[in-house]
Amino acid sequence: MPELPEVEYTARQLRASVVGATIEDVQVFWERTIGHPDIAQFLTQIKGERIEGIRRRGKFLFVDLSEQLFLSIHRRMTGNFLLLPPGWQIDTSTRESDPALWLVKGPIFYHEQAEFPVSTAKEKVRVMAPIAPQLIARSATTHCRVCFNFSDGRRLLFTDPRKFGRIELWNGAHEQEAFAFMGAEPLGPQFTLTALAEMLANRKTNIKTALLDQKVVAGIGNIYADEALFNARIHPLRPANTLSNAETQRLHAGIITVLTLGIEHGGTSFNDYRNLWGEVGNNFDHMCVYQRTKQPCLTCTTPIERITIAQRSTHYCPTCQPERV
DNA sequence: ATTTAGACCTGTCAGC
DNA sequence: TGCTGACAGGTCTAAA
Repeated sequence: MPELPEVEYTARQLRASVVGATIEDVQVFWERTIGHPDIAQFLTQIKGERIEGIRRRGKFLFVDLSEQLFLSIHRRMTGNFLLLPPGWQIDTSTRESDPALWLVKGPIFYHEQAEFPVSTAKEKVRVMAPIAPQLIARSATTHCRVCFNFSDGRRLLFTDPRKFGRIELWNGAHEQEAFAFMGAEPLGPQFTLTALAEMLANRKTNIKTALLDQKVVAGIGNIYADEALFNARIHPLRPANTLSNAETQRLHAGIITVLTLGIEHGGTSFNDYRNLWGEVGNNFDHMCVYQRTKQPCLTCTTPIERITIAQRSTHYCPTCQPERV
């Protein structure tokens, strides 16, 4: 789910809240979320580690730990972090009474001082928090795959309904080789007009597919690719190596614009994305084409069209983004 | 050498 | 109400 703006927003929140915290222990409720090393080593090595810093690279989130260890996290489609204040307990009775439910839905968290535990017919229990109660809903508490328990009583939950997200623990020597392949950071100094032009020059695939390739530019996903192409007035099926200088220039500026605005608006939540406090981002209200099929273009009122490119839904305005050069 | 289904997963919503 | 199919912020791998 999250693309660069959502990962960046989360990174900033984590930087402001968990740097300096000590990880007392970690609970893993879906083992495949841990990509490296194996569970036993992961649990042993991370115990007692102190969080030294938070970084982002593309859609990856890095958590620097003591002893030259670091966590590499990719949230894929539905991964989120949620920081719980002290006092939250895990309902272990759920696990004992119904292991299948435990594995599918994840553990349930509750707070002893909660004023209004809410039960529903479908779910066993929905527990609302005394703090930000409306924000801590089912998806946040019942799809927990990994729980980091800090020594100060706070818990950092990694929630992920679709279980695609991955958390890996490596030592410092691994980082350079593992991420050397990644493209330029679109909001960093290496992302120059020349750099973008060079990356596109030898790509004969369409520009939408090229933008989704993390080796071209790191951090762009389906939402911001569509929005950047609309911003640059370029048809998504245009071969990447046929863009004119003017078009490349517009695309370069468009990428920076839509990503920057995405961060300023707190990320795009059309479904699952939540920030560290469980709040939605506002950027969905600023979409020009993404998920606006058949709605009028904000520039020219032509209905937005939806096509499939590289098995991803693609949205564009046929008038503002003409197919011919 | 590229392009493209399929896999990994669960949830929601429209339509019948 | 219940079933089915389409679709959802991603990326890897195997087959065409």
